[in-house]
Amino acid sequence: MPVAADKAERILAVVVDIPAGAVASYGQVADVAGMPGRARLVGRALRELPSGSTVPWHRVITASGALAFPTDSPAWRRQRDLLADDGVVLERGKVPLARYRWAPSLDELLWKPPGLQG
DNA sequence: CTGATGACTATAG
DNA sequence: CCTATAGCCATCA
Repeated sequence: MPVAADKAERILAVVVDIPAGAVASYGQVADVAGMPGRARLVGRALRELPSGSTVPWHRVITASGALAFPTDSPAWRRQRDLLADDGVVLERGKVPLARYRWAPSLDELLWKPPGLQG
């Protein structure tokens, strides 16, 4: 059984907002999606993405800046390549968060919830 | 209900 | 940098 549809929908909605050239941690995505503490749920939702998806899953990494896959594994290389396409380059195996960490604007944060009228 | 699992995270040594 | 520990919580057997 996959991640509940409504939760996956909110998680992916946040991931789609991450612009090229920026990265966000699983925990940060969970936070913005209104599910603090659900970092693992974010990983699960991304794992269930179909191969043809346009969701920029590669812009989501761990809090330390490392990719969530084993170093040099096929998945790890693919993510690194996709990041390179975005202009994000790894240094010593990790993404320099100081430079690429996503900083969503207040507007972006409020634009999300369709039901929660400020 | 109980126990295991995992694209996580924070803290300590 | 590394390992160990302890939280975390939806999902699954």
